[in-house]
Amino acid sequence: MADEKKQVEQITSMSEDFAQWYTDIVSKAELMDYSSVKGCMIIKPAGYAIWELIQKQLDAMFKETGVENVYMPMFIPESLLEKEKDHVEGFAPEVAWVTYGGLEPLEERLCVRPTSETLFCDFYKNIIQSYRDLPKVYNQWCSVVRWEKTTRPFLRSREFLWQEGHTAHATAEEAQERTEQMLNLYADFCEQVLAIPVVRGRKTDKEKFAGAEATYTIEALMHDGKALQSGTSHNFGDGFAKAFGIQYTDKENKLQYVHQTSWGMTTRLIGAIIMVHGDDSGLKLPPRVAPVQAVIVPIMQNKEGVLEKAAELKDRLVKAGIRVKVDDTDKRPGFKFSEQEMRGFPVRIECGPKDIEAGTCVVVRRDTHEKLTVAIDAIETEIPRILDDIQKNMLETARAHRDSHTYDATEYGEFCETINNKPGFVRAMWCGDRACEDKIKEDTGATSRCMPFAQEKLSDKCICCGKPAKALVYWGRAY
RNA sequence: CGAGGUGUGGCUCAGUUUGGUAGAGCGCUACGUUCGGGACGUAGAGGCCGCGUGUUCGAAUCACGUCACCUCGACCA
Repeated sequence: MADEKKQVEQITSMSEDFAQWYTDIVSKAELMDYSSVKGCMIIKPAGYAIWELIQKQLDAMFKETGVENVYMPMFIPESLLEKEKDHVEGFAPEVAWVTYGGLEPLEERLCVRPTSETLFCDFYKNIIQSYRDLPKVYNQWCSVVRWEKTTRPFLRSREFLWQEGHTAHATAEEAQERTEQMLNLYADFCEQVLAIPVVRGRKTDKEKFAGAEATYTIEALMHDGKALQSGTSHNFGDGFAKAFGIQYTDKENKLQYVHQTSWGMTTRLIGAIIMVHGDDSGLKLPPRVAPVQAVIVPIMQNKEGVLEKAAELKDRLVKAGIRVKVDDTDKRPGFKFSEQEMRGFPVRIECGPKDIEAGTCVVVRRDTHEKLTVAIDAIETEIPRILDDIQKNMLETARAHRDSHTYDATEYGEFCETINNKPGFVRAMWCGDRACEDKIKEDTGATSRCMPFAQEKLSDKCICCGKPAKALVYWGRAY
C-alpha cells in the first residue's frame, strides 16, 4: 500500500487520466524532452535507442525485398512542390518555408520537406528512360517537417523521423503489388517486432493521401480504445508521373508513364508501443525493441564477490546475444526495481550473496511481474527463452485487448451508442458515400479507419443511410 | 485556429488578494552509515520570480503589452 502511494506520486494512473499518464511515461522513462521550439522534441538516448532498433530491423526487411537506400535534399523549391495539384493542396497548410539564404532573400522560396514525393519524381524523371531502368525501389531515412497546430510527443510533432519509400514501376499491376507488399511487411513488423496487432485495409477516399489513387493502412488500437494509424502505403497510379513527365520507352519502343508508390513509418511507432503495452508502473518494451533486455541488479553490491558475479553474468549474456546492463549505481535495490519497471526493460535479474551461494538468481518479468528462480548455469538458455515468451505474451495480450474492444453494429442507434460508450473499433457496413462518413463524424466524432482486406458482410445496408452497402468499415476515434 | 490552464533554483509548487527586496519538498554535491520493493544523518551549492514598458521611495506581487508551453477540440504520420 505504501508502495502504491509512492508510485501514484510519480506517475498518473492510466484509468484516471490517460493523456497525462502518456506524458508522464515519455518524460519519466526519459524517452524525450521538450525543446525550445514548440512541437520539436529532443529524443533522448532511451527513446532514440528504440528508434535505432526499429530502423535496423525494418531496414533489413526492406532490403530482403530489394529496397535500396538513398538520401534526398531537405529543401523543395516552391515550383516543384506545386506540380501535383492535390498534393500541394494537401500539404500547403502545414509546410515551413525558407525565404532567406544568409542575409539575401531567395529568388524562389524553399519548403522544408513535409514528404518527398516531388523530389523523387523530379529525380526519377531524369534517371528513367527505358523499361530496363525499372523498377526503382528507393527508400530514405530522414526527418520531415509539418507545421502542426497541436503537438504531442511522438504522436504528432512538427519535425519527426521516418522512412519514406518511393518506387516507380512499368505497370499498374506491379505498383499495386508493391503497395500491398509493403503494407503487409509493415503489418508483420508491427506484430512480430513491436508485438502490436494491426488491422490491414484500405482508406476511404476522404482519408486517403493527397495525390494518391489508393491509400492502404495498418490501424492499431491503443489501450484507451483510440485508433492509431501506424503505417501507410500508397498507390499513386500514374498521376504523379503525368504531372512530372516521368516516362520510359517500353519493349515496343512506345512511350509510357511509370506507376508509382510510396510508403512510410515514423517515430509515432514509439507512441504506439507506449500506449499499447504500457501500464501504471511505466513503459513496457517488447524484447525485440528493448535497448536493454535484461538489467542485472546486484544486491549488497559492496559485499565481496557480488559485483564480480554480476559482471560474469553480464559477459555470459552478452555472448548469448542479449542486450544487458548491470545497474551498479549506489541506489538501493527497491529504487532500481521501480526504475526497471518505469523504463520498461523486459527482465530484471537480481543477484546477491544468498543467490551466489545457492548458484541461482532471481529473474523478474516485466510483463507479468512473475518472479522466477533460475540456476546461474542455465542463464544463457533461460533468459533468451523467457524473452521469447515475453514477446509472444505481449502480442497475445494486446490482441486480446483489441479483440475484446472490437464491436459489430447493424443499426445506426446501436452504432452511435457503441461508439460513444465503448472505446474501441466498431465494425459496420458502409455505402461508399462521403456524406455518410461526414454524418458519422458529425454525430459521433468517429472516422472511418479502414476497409479491411478481410471483408465480411454484417448486413446488406449502410449503417448510416440504409442504402445498399459496399464495404465493411472499421470505425473509431483516432489519434 | 477555437476553448481552458500555466510561467518563481534541475523538478513539483507556496508566496500575488492586502507592494517592503525569495521559501518548502524532491533532486544535485561531499562524507559516513546502509542495501532481497522507491534508505538515513550531517554539511553544502544553486533563483536578474518568462520577457518588455509603465505606476511607485520601493514590484514576484499592481497596469498594459508580449512570448512560450501544457490540456481538450477542428486538421494531420
